[in-house]
Amino acid sequence: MQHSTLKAILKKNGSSLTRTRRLIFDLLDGQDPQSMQVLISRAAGQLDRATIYRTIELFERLGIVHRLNIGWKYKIELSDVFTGHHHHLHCSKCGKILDLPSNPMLETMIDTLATKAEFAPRNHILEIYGLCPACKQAGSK
Amino acid sequence: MQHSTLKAILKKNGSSLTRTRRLIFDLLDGQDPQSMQVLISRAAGQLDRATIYRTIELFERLGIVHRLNIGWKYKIELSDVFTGHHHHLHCSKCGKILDLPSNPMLETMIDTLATKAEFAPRNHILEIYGLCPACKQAGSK
DNA sequence: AAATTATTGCGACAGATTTGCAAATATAAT
DNA sequence: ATTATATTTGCAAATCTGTCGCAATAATTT
Repeated sequence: MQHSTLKAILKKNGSSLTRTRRLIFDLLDGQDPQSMQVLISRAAGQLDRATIYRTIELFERLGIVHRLNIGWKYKIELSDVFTGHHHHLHCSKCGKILDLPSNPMLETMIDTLATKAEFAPRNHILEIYGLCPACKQAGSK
Repeated sequence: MQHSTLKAILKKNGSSLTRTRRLIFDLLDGQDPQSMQVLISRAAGQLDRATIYRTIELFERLGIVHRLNIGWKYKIELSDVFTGHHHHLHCSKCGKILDLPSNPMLETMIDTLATKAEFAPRNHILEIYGLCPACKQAGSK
């Protein structure tokens, strides 16, 4: 959907938008965060494992995607540039991951706190764990 | 330093404070978050790899430590019980990880936002990326 | 002290990620 | 468009991480 932005980021860093890269981008675009295994199997027959790892590494380095940690695994999602800044709500029961849109006041407070600690904040990740609406309901019977 | 607390937690769960467990606890106590590789090499000759994995898994299950995700790796740190609730400031330049003590107002705001989204928050992780005081200085010459 | 239970070490192993290198593809230069 | 140059990809092999079964040790209970 946003191939022009993608292409621009790549070009700015001396890389180009190849068939491979477009394909991997498309596997991520509009989807929930994806595990490597899923990416690898979705691209089976078209792309090699190593290529996928290398591409994700490149994408991460250029800020196109970032790794979302889940327990001691991780999944890949497009970065804020493509999705808008947001946080995640992880349901401890059903495992679903919901988006929590960013809130200006919260962002400000986080930056303020970091700045007070003499730190120069650039970005941050906030992951909240608990029960999603559905599981919360189910639990309170 | 807090071996009695450690022992109490273990005992409550039907486990005991063995030499092995004390050693691993001491490798974590008062240190920055540690990677498994570091723990393994620090304990080289004294403990087997598998034992360290098993012990960390036990510690995590009992809430003695937790995994701190960093990119697609993770590090281990003692849990809030031993360190107090806090967040992390990751320096993108030197890689150092600093603690940011928890702030009641921030915690409240996070919980409120999650609750407004119909979610039942239980706990959360906030990781802030940017430049640490030293690197910030160095950069602004 | 003997019996029972929990813990640890030692391979061996499965899966995940990385690497070197040659082939293929893309980009730049003529 | 064709050649030269640099980048990207696939393939196979190597490495790294984390896990497992099982026998040996250590701890706890009787």
